[in-house]
Amino acid sequence: MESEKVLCVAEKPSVAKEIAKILSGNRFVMRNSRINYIKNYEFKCQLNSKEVQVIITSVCGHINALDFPSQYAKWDSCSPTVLFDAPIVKKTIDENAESIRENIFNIAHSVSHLMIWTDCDREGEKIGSDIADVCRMANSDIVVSRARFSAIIPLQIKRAWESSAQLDMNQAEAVGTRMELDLRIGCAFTRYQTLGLRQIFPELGNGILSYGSCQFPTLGFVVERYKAVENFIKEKFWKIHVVEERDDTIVNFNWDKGVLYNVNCCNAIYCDLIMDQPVIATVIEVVTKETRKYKPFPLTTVELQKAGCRFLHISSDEIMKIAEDLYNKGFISYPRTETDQFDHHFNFNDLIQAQTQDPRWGDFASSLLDKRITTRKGRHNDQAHPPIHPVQYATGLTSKEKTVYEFVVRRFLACCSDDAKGNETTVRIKIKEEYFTAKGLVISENNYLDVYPYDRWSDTNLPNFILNETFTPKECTMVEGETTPPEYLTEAELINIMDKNGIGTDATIHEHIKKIIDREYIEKRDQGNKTYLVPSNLGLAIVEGYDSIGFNESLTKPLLRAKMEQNLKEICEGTREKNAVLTENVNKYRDMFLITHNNLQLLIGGFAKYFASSSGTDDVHKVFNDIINVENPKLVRWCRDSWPMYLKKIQNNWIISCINYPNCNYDGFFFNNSSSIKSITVNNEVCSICSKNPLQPVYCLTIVYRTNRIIRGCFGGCDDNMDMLLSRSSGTSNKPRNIDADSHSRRDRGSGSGTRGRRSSRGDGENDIQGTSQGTRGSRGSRVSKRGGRGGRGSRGRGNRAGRGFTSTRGRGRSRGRGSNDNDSGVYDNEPL
DNA sequence: GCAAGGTC
Repeated sequence: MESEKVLCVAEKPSVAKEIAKILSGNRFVMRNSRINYIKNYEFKCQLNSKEVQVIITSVCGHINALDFPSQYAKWDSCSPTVLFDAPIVKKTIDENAESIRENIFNIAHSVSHLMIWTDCDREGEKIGSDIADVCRMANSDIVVSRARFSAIIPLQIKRAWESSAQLDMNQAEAVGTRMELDLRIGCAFTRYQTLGLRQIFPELGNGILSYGSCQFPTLGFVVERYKAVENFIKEKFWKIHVVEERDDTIVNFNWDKGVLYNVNCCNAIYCDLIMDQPVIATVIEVVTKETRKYKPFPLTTVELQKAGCRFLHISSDEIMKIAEDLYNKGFISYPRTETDQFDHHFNFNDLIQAQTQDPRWGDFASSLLDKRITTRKGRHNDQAHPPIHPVQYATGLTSKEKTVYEFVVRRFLACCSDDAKGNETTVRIKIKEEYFTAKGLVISENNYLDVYPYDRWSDTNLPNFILNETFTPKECTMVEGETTPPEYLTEAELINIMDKNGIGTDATIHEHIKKIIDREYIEKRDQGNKTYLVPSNLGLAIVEGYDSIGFNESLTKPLLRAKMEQNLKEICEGTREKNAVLTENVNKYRDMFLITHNNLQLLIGGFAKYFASSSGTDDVHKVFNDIINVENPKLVRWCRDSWPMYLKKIQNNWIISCINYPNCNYDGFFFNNSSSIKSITVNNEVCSICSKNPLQPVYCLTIVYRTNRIIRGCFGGCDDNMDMLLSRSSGTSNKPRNIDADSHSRRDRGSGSGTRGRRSSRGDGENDIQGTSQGTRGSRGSRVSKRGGRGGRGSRGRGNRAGRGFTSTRGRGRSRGRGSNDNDSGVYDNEPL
């Protein structure tokens, strides 16, 4: 009997390989897939005391992404407001992902068990659930389980193999929610501000003015610091400074009171001190204690990026590219990790041994061999990857690769070393009732500092002072000073702030910074030997413009994103449902969008400070009104030969499709702006506009917009009025095309399968369809039969449902809330989703 | 042409 087959799928090729090595004991057959970096590893292995055949492969991150259907692709195809409610389609990311998907799909046919080995985080759970979907499509009986591991080491992997559990669908749903919200909000605001502001301010050229829930707070941080510097008001202060010279060494004593901002107050104290000459200082305390400079924590991605900017003078974006190259060449471990603690079983010795051959740090590495290695333990563990460390000795590197590799090695060796140690002496003196302190440091053991030159710790000489001795200081002066402004933000600081505020992830922080540089929101400025980030005029205009609107929760501050993250966490914890979070957030951001539009003069005002406007106030409103009031129905396709049509509402969109071809998803009219539509009425009676063809069933459509504008048109009878209706949908000619029935049905078959599978589950509670039925059911039914349809049963079914589509939805709107099946509410199962 | 999140 053939043994059971298990398919294991990891999130990335490197993990698939490691797991294969561990579970097979390095005895596997490696087969290529169509993508050169995706391999399939095959071997036999015991699972629950039974021998099974194992195939381990991987995806390469996400395989699916969300997007709007193609009819929304053009930026002026609809109002940006529509994007808050528009349908969303799931698509494979690109051709590579398609091949990866095929690889899994093909294997899944012949296996009985799928084990998910994606990273054990939120994104991993989503990727895993997408993998499971692919496999279930190939093999509906496949048993799916989830391996959970906290490090890719034999103990963990073997335990995960023997005790796999279930996917956490809450986490997968949370990621799906994030994806949808980012898409809707990002695209809506980006289109709106780009299309509008570029028209008003020609200097902006053709660049994109993007909005993103991460990029805006990132810009906000840069602007905030910039303003703190620019608006800084210097303040004078005064202090008393005592200097002593002894054994050719100058000793500065700092006043315990620090500084005073009141000159009279400081002067009074000072006058009292120097009233009796000579000034006598008494040593009241001489303490020497051991101190240490702690060695660094194990290296995370964020720390690597910060160090790259600070010590290596390489941008975070570039340093990640270099780190990924080093990883792909097998020189360093996985560079995207949040973990700052090494596992108990981590094998330090072999890795240190590998570095002993280097002329720069080899001797230091040798000195660590055979020592008991202890490292500092940070508070982060992503349960997937160890801290970044060298995995083998590297040669043949480019100049920048060398720099980064050297940093990784030195950091690793520093972690394995001991803290630097020294003795710190504190001398405290008293003059009358005022106290002053001086400190000195003598380093006794450099330890990690010998291999880690990025940290500085130096001796400060302090000559001998004896307790209770008195002396007359060389100087005792009152010194005036003034406060100095903070410095502009450095990239390292920005990374730190983003990390602390939860903006982006370790793997994306550098992308957000690069994005706002590419968008010309911020720029780099060299000053001295440092590089700072400062906002451009465009960046300042955006932040000032949006901030002047005065939202309750600022678009340019991190709190908004943090709240969304909190909602996602609640989905993960099972305390909230995906749909509730989606609805709440979509409504919230839609409100913010509309507040922006209603306060346009404030947004424009922010820009007008920096850019010349080409438009007057009225023009500004017209430009933006034109952008969001795209009210006219949009023609997607019109299949004239497939009358009659039916009307349905999906999510927030009106669809008119042909009854004869229920799989005709896109052949019909698509009113993708229902947020501006108050009602749509279909009367299948003689059209009052044309009255041309009373013998044909004619469907008269009346669209009432929220602005009370009414458009009427008819179809099924008079092309003239249809043309009129359609030609208003855009500036171009939208003359309906004739499509013959045969080619039409072929296309239907092609498009049907790919667009099924998702049910609308969110009604909007409105009751917009006010259809009437006047003896049309029979005629529609007979038409369907005459046209062929799909036979008697099918035509009857469709006829009835079409009738409901037109006629029976009165009063049903509210029942189409979450959880209801669209088939029960007059909507076909051929959703365009 | 738009987001942010995976990864090569």
